[in-house]
This record gives sequence, C-alpha cells and structure tokens, in this order.
Amino acid sequence: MGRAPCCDKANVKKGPWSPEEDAKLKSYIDEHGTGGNWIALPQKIGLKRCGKSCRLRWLNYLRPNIKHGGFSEEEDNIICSLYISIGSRWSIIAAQLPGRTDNDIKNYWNTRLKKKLLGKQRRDQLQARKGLKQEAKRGINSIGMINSTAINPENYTNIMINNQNPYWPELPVLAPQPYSSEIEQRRDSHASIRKLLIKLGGRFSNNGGDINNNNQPIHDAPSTHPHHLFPIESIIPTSGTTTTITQQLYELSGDMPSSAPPVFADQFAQGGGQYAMTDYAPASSSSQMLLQGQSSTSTTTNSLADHHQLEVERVYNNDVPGVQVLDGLEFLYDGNSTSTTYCWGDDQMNSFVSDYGILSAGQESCLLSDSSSFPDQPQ
DNA sequence: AACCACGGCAACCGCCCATTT
DNA sequence: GAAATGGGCGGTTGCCGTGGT
Repeated sequence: MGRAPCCDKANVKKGPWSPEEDAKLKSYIDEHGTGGNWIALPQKIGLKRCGKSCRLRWLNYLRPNIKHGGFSEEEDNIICSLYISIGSRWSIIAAQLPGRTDNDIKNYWNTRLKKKLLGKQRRDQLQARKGLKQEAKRGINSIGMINSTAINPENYTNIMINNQNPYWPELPVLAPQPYSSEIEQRRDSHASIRKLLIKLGGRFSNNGGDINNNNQPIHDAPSTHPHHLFPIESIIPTSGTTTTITQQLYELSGDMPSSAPPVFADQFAQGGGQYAMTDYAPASSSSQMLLQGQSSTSTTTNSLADHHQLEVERVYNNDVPGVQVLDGLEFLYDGNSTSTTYCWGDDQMNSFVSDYGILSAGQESCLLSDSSSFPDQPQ
C-alpha cells in the first residue's frame, strides 16, 4: 500500500525561503505555536509550502537560539565522540549541543570533520612510509616484532590480567599487505571512516545490531542503525558530563527505567524503550552485572571495565559474529607500514584522539610496552 | 574578465515509526 | 488488526559563493 502524499506536490513552492515566508511562519508560530500539526499549518497562514518544509525551516533556521557555523573545538570533540558511540544519529548528537541543529551537525561532519580525519590519515600514512623506509635502512624489523607481541592472545591476556589499559584495545596488527587501488577507494568511503572510528573507540555493527523478538541479536540482518559497543561514558572525556549525557540519551529515547544501566542507550532507544542486551555474549558474569543495572556512575564502572575486557577479548578471539577483527583498518596499512607508526599527529583531531584515550602523538610505543601512558579512563 | 572546480549549506526526498482512525 | 496519517530522521541533491587559473 502506498502512502498518501502529505501535501499537493503540484501546488507547493519549493526551493529557498523568501524573507516574507520566513516572517509569516515565524510570527505565526511565535503567536500560536505549531499547533501540533505541521501539515495543516501552511494552509492556516497562507503559505504555499509543504508542512514538512515548514517544520524543517522552523527547526533549522527560524527557531530561537539557533547557532550557525563557528563550531568550537569542544563541539568538534563532542561530535566525534558521539559519532563513535552512536553513529550518524544526528538528532541525538544535536541534543548535546545547545543551539545546534541536526542538519547543521550533519553538514559540518560531512564537509569538514570527516575530511579532517581522512586528511590526517593520509598525511600520517605518508609520514609513516618515510619513517619506515628509514627504519628499514637501519635494519629494524618492527613488523615481525609487533606481530608476535600484539596479536598473540596470551600476551593480550597478560595485559588484561595486569590491568594495563583494560578499556581500550590496542590496535591489532596486520601482516603487511600490498597497497591496492581497492584499499585506496575504501579509504574514501564513509564506511571506512566509521570502521576506523569503531576500531579506535567503539564498534558499529551493520550486521549485529538488530534484535529479534526475544532480544537476541540477529547477526545476519543488515541494520541501518549502528549500535555502539563501548559505553558512552568511556568516550566522553570529562567526568561530570558523562552522566548528564547518558541521562539525556535516555530522556531522548523514552522513559528511563529506574534501574537501567547507563550503557546501551542506543539499544534502549532502538528497542522503543525496552532495554535490549544486543550484540553481546550469552550470559556471563560481566554481562550479568550490566543487566542488573546500576544507576550511579561509580557503581557501574567496574561493570563497564569488565564488559570492555570481555568484549575486547571476544573481538581478539574472533568470537564476535559478523565482526572481523581487522576489518576497516585495512587502509591504515600498506606494504611498508605497521600500525604502531600511525598516530593522528598534532592538529585539532589529535586532541580528540588523546582526550579519548586513543593513540596520540608520542604514544605509539605504548602499544607494546607502556599501556599505562594512556590517558586515564573513566572510573 | 571569464571560466571552472570545489566546498558549504539549505532544502528536499523517502523511509521508518508511532499514533490515530 | 489493518489502514491512514503525521512527525521525525538520515541521506542526498542542487544552488551559490569563493578561489584558482
């Protein structure tokens, strides 16, 4: 069954809004409000516009206290961190940035932030290649050394047991691969950016996010809605803001359950308010703790740490359906490089990286030797 | 001065979901 | 329970300004 059009397409004006139209719409809404019916609104005020168009115009432009342009570095960081956590849920991201609209943020991400990330990667790759050539001249076999250390599950387990950087997985290391045009193409894709961010700070699951009626993951079904792996608290940098953001996510997603854990807000939202333990392993002590739920941040952090350990171990053991450990990071590697040489450097994006406990300049070596140099994780 | 390429952004499109009938 | 309706959202398009040649 098709849907009836929301308006008579033949008789509605399209394109840019004139100042007169803006004034009509604004004065009417200022005086009467939207009346809860956008479709009827343009007829009431004599605008030959689609109701949806009026709504969009109001929300994105005419609404009071709208800010346009001039994104601060802090806002950049918030956008990036939330993108890591919840993906392209622009309306939720916008809710964290007063005065910003989802459309603005979406445009800002697509036109600037995304390019910032990609540009940084490319510059770093070039630098890395140079550096490795120099190392090769000195006879350093960094590739073999790194592979034997980082990808060995025993070593990884030791790291976990020693409680060294239990929250963020070290970047896994691939054997060097030939530099291909396919990789070059992937580098430019939206998916690649997301995958990169996933590996650095969280995971989107295109085929693991949906749940069936029993709240069990449906790993075969492609999902357009990414589900974050790492709790948002571990990504938003400063303590004190984390709870607020989580609470706001809950508020956006429906009635906040009194005992809901401050994680998986996205799943909560997707489940129409019903808390769903998606994407995760069958009951374990860790996941059980999470399901029990804690309302205070302090009492949940152990659960979160456990959960991170569990999930990271599963990823490292290739135990997560639909998740390839290295998928998405291919473009970070070329025939001459290893992951340890890639950091995001010293521009604005680097502050994002360092703020959120992801590798930053000068921290390359901690991949293998000194994980304690990672920034403190939320406690 | 004219042309072109590119980037930014406002607006539209189409889909999904919740609510109403 | 099914159909109709409207709101909301993310993805995409196309216009316009700007900078380079």
